[in-house]
Amino acid sequence: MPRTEDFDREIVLAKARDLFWQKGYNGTSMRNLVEVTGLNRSSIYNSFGNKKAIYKTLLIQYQEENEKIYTNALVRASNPLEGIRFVFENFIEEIVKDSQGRGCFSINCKVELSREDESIRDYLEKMQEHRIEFFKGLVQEGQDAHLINAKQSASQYAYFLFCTFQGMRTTGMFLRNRDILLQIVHNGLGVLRRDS
Amino acid sequence: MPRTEDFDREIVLAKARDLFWQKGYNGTSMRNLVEVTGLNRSSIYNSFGNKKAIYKTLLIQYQEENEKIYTNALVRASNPLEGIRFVFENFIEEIVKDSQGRGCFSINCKVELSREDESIRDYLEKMQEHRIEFFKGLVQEGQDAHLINAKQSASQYAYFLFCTFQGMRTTGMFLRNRDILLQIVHNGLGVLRRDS
DNA sequence: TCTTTTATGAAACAAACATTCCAATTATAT
DNA sequence: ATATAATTGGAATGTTTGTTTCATAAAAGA
Repeated sequence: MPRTEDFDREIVLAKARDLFWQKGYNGTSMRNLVEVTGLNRSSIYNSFGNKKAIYKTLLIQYQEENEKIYTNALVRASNPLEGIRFVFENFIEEIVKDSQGRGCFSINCKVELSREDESIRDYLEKMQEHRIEFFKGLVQEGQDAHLINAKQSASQYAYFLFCTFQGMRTTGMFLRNRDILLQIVHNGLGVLRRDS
Repeated sequence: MPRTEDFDREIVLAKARDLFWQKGYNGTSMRNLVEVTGLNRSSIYNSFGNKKAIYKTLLIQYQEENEKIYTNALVRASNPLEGIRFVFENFIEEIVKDSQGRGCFSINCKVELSREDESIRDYLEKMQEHRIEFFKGLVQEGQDAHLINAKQSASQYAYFLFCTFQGMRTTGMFLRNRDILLQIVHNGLGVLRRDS
């Protein structure tokens, strides 16, 4: 019975995401959103809620897509250590492709909003812990298989890997040379290598 | 002859910096600035310029203070490798002290404004290169003294160190456990250690 | 003390902001 | 074809935005 939405949700959300990504949350106005999506104000509010709600939708969507990048990298890998390397190499490609230096959507969100918006901080804090757990699992597997040394706990190595990841994403806003980034990863992963 | 300013510049700037640090550039209004400094709007404009000008003043001031943290760490060090460690340990203390998770003022600036403000991007890009050069110099000295291995160029190690630094600052917004951070640094610096 | 020069206070500015309202429209299911 | 229920367009909401204006106050040198 009802009238249906007159636009492609996916396309609209992608345009909104690119806009927020470029200008940040506070730098983006509803007017900008109207212009870039081609939707009317009412349609936006009706279909996606207010500005914060749209942004949160996009943040969650971004995290879920990133989750896939993480897990897809593992499918191709023949062991946990290689899996970790593939994950990092995937993100290097993200950085190299990002010719405008927009960085990581969720790090941008963390930096801009986590201090002032408790719900966003809680969400991102959980995601950070989740990512660290992800690395921890891989390191643990690698240690069990004697591919990764056991000088430090899997947990501690996971912190180190996550830190390297966020560092590359942030540094990568101004530094998008693939070879340099690959060497950084090589150095980071060298820490895990088994004793020879 | 003229009437003099009725306030302490340093105190006013410190208050403005804390405000921008907490709320970000776009999250801060002139009204907020008036409230927190206790100055009148006209006094702010008259003495410090417009919003962007104030922010840029604070950014430059922040960078200069950070520069001192870098160089002061070296004074106490007996060799370049120890110098690098001291620099990182100093920043760990900054992170641990930062109980509200405000992060690094200049990384916050980079993430929020570098895409939209060309002059800020240029400035921060130069600063990033400057910091990398700083590390490069230390690594080179360390390699010359055979305290740091020569598996990779000083320049490449400098990128790695800078990346670790930015990673710790970003990760540290949610992770302020000194021991974990010290281990991260230990792992990072382990990459440089001479071959045994 | 008087003049000069600057800082200050309060009000005013237009523009931009996020959000809401309601009438008009339109797609679907009966 | 018609009734239903949601989407849409456009105007209007009242705040808040950054910045300017100008008259007043006050400090310092003569």
